[in-house]
Amino acid sequence: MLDKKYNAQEKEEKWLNYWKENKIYEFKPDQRKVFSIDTPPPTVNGKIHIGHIFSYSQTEMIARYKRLRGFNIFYPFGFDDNGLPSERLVEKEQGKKAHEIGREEFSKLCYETTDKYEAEFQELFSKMGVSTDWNIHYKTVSPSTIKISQSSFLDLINKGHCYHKESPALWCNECLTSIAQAELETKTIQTTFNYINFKTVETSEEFTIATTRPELLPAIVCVFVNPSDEVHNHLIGKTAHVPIINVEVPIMADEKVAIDKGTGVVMCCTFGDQTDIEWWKKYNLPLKYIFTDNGKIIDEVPNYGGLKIKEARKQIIEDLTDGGYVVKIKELEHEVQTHERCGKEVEYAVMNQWFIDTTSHKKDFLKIGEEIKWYPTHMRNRYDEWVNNIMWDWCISRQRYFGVPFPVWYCKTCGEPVFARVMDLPVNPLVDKPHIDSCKCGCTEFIPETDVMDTWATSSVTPLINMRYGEEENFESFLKPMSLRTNASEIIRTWDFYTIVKSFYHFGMRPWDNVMISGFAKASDGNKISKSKGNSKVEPLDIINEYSADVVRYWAGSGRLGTDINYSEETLLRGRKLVNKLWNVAKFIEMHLADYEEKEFETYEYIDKWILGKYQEMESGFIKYLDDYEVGLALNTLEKFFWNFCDNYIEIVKHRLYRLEEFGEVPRYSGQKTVYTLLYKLLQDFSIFFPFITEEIYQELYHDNKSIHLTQIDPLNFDFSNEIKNGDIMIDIISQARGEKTNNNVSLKTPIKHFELSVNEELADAINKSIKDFKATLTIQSLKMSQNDEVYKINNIELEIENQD
RNA sequence: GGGCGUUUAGCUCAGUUGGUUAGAGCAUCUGCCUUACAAGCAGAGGGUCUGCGGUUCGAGUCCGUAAACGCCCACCA
Repeated sequence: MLDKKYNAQEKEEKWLNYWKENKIYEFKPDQRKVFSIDTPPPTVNGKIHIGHIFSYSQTEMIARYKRLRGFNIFYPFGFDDNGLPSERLVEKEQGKKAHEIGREEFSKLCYETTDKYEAEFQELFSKMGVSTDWNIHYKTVSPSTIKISQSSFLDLINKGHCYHKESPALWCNECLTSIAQAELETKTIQTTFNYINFKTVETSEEFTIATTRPELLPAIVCVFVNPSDEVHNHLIGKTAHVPIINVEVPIMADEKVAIDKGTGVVMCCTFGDQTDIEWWKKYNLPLKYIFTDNGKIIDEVPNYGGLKIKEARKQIIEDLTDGGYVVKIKELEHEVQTHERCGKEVEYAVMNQWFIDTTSHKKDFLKIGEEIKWYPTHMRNRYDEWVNNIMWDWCISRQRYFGVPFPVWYCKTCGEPVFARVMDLPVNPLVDKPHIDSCKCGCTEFIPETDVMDTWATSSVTPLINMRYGEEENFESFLKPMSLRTNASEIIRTWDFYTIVKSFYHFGMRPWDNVMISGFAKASDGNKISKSKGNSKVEPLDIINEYSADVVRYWAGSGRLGTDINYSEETLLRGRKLVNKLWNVAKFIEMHLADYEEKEFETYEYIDKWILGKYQEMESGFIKYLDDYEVGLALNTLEKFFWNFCDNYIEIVKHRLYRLEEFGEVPRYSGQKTVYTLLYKLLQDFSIFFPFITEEIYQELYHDNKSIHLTQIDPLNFDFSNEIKNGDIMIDIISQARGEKTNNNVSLKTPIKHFELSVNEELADAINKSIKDFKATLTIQSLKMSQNDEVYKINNIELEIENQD
């Protein structure tokens, strides 16, 4: 017997244990077709917020749907614990910087900390009913994933897609590491536009350059004007004298100079921005690099050496002003590139870095983007746009401690890199020795690479991790490609793109068939949830405890795919209402199935045919939505049907179920069979969203399998279109009659003494076929029906109202 | 500045391929303890579908355009 009230806390725990003990979600290769899901390994950086719950739930629902459709679900969970986010977490917890702690000790702390948070993450995701097989979960710094990341690296080296080069790279002097273009975040800041007077050496003609970064004056290598700038183009070919610094640089022409920006004359420094780098490369300009790694001016620069960038800026403006070189200083609000992990402005540094070529195969990457089906389709535009606009190769080396080491040493004499052999992986060059004793040049000493790989360099190999790339026992046969990748739109340019890059280079093919992109969960104020804004006041655990995981999933599963949703108490309440209703209707149905036996049956009552037909109609839409990964729309459709089922069908059939003598055995059995069949199907459908309560009801009422989650959806195949049409009209009539009672302020059980109705022939037939149901539902004592051409018209309703004296 | 999306009831959102009177939930108001459910049931009020223009017999839906908001990117001289 189902309990009078459903206790979510207790039942959810019970079924979690049951699923675990009975290995309900275990993955084992068998004869079934595999549906594989490449789901984002969450960054283990402290806290999960409701945004995670949102997007992971939607993926999870797809896993459940596909399982119900008979697929063998390969759905491993991962944790992205390597790299800068983890390091920053540890630094924050320790209150110390990594270099103060020391490499070895720091790595140890990183492992311990990520382990701790991983356990918390796992518990929370479990609580949400994530149907993953935890036995095949992975983390991005374990020995086996390090091995795969390293062997991926070596494969790209062999194929010539990965190279080592001294080159300008984006540099964060807060995190003391190079970063990738994708890690940039734009921020608006207040600064000043400084107009500084220069002179030509040849004619001592004055001209003005406007700059936001006067501290780069010592790094100046050239001055540019636009050749079609009539005011300034006579300067081209002359030499500029740089104030204060007292150096002379050439004045050159380039079309990229915007005539209307600043004064139309630009100084080119190495490096202030990307254009500087382009010019530096294009015109083979000299390199004057004036910053240290941690954001100071190098000591070699007179007067300013040792100063921090901003101090130097202040100082140099003062000096320029004193020398009379400053024409004006204008307040300016402009946008700068910052490092997304720490928010600090980035600089450019010239050093040896490892790069993966992302710029010379754009066409191939676009072609793969075309081969993959994107859901919703417009998300592909974001991918295309990113690929088309990539300007840099992907810098994958990071001057950090915690991550996948490069399997590389360098010859001490000639600098030639020595790569580890695949058979020796995983290697840590700081500890392990290269497999050769001496370099070609004869030198026997090797210097280990100390850099580690960018975190995306590792997470971009999740399909490889999943397929156990390079292992003897692997899943390559059914994971090339994987069925589905899911993630939120913000990481299309990183995770999706990099995975495609790697898959193309390794296998020359797409990594997955389908990509499902979710939107964002936003705070209830409609803004993006972010720690810096502090607007994620809602803790996932709190709302699970308050509303149950099923109800939180309801919230997460609502809305259209790819569309942002707000955290909404209202939606949770609505979900709670729905779950509660499901429980109550199950109790009602259970009550009337005590004497039910499953047997062949054809002669359904009219109104039973109506609801079966309505279900079938809904079911085909439901399946279509889920096949398009539209979880929320599927839920919407299902919910709508369900309320109709409860409020209309159950209200009709209840009389037949209660009153055997009056209605007879066969009509009653028809009702029993209908509710038995439909509740089963409704439970299956709802199990995608509410895995817990549906299991509880299923186990109590049906129990023909170990779990509802191992059953299969078997779509109905009736032809009840006539019943659907006329049944709907009957519901309409019933609704109007109910309204009549309500408007007279009487209860719905108040009898209707006389009911006069004119209907067309078709509807008359329908009502006659369900006359007992119809009369019982409205408590009609006498019904008079006349034929008419219009569909129907209610001529008279006479209620039996007692005098209230 | 570019790309993509969003804009529908007071609030949160649905609305398949254009097709009668645009739908839910919450909130408001009015009834009803009805042999599953008062965390319920039955009703009512509430909308120039962001503005403008167009295609069409017919537009919330298609096209163009403007605005607001969101995400991503570019813009550091």
